[in-house]
Amino acid sequence: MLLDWITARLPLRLFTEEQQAGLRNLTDRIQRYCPQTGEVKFESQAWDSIRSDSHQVVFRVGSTDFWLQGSPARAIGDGDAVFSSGPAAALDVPGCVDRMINVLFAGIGPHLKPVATRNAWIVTRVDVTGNLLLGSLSEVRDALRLLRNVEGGRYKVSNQAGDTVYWSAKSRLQAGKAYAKGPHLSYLMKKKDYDGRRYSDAELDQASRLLRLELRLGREFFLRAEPWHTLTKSYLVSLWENYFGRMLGGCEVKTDNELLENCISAATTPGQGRSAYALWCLIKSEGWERAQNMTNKRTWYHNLKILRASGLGDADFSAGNVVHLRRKIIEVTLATSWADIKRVA
DNA sequence: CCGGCTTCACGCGCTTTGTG
DNA sequence: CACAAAGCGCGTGAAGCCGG
Repeated sequence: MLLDWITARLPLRLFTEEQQAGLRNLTDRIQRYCPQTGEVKFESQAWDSIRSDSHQVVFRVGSTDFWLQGSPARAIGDGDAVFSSGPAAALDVPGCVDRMINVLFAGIGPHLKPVATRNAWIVTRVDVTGNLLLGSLSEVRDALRLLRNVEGGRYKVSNQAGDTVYWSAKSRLQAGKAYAKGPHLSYLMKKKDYDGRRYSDAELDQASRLLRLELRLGREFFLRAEPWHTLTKSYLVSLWENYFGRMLGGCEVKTDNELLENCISAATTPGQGRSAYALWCLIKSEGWERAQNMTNKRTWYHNLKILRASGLGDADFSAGNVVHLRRKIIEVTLATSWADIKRVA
């Protein structure tokens, strides 16, 4: 598990006058790029954001606070955002904040670094992320397909970089997200302006078996919780497990002994009905994606049509997956490093 | 010959990529 | 930036293949 994102702010009054002026200077320079150069500058509520030289930590100067945010993983070690290392991998929030502050002010000017202690910063968002290692990309996709149908999932599916499932995306308290890490990495690396760590082909291949589960703790969470710098690793882990445990639980196996007969009567001939039922068994044992991959395309659709005509709906297909995936998920421990993957492989 | 499976060609809706 | 072209997964009908 690792910390994937942190947002923190520090009241501007904790900077010296000179530092405040310097920071505002930075935003002024950026404002020139704005076509509407009216007289309203940083007085307005709109914040200017500037990317630090490193592109690892981003900051902005608001009217009352200085904000910083970014992925601690990318500011630590070799920038590995899959597993990370150091404080990000240790779920050490204060350590990550320290690190991000150092990286940021090294980039924009050490003289701008506030003298205020680290704990004076106010953390408003932390992403806790786990990597679940499954058998293959197909299984990862199946897991996503399943999670999408989980009870209470007010989900929205995005197709931008492989499938992503969101829960309560707009919540200020906590929200969840699941996606396949492999396609996401390839997508990132293909982008022209990608300047992060380069992942090897072997790593990309291994990452394709990872199901990424992200828990975002938002502003509201930190208002209610203990002071952010006292959050322990075990507490963060338990939050994550509670949140996603609920998702991974609540699935129910459904068996239908009459299905075979339904298939036979739904098909034009008994033989087709039987083979449609055989396909259902295959889906149950191998999962949707694998079953599809190992079946001829036309046969697949043909038998699927019979299965649907026999009363099976999409939810049932997902339920068919459940048996398989739940077993897998329990079997498989969290992967915490590249070495973990190799060991299992 | 029959029944089931496979091959082929294509339409649709959507996203990505290329180009002026 | 707009628009076209290409790619991709889903899904279908029709015709051919092949073992019993």
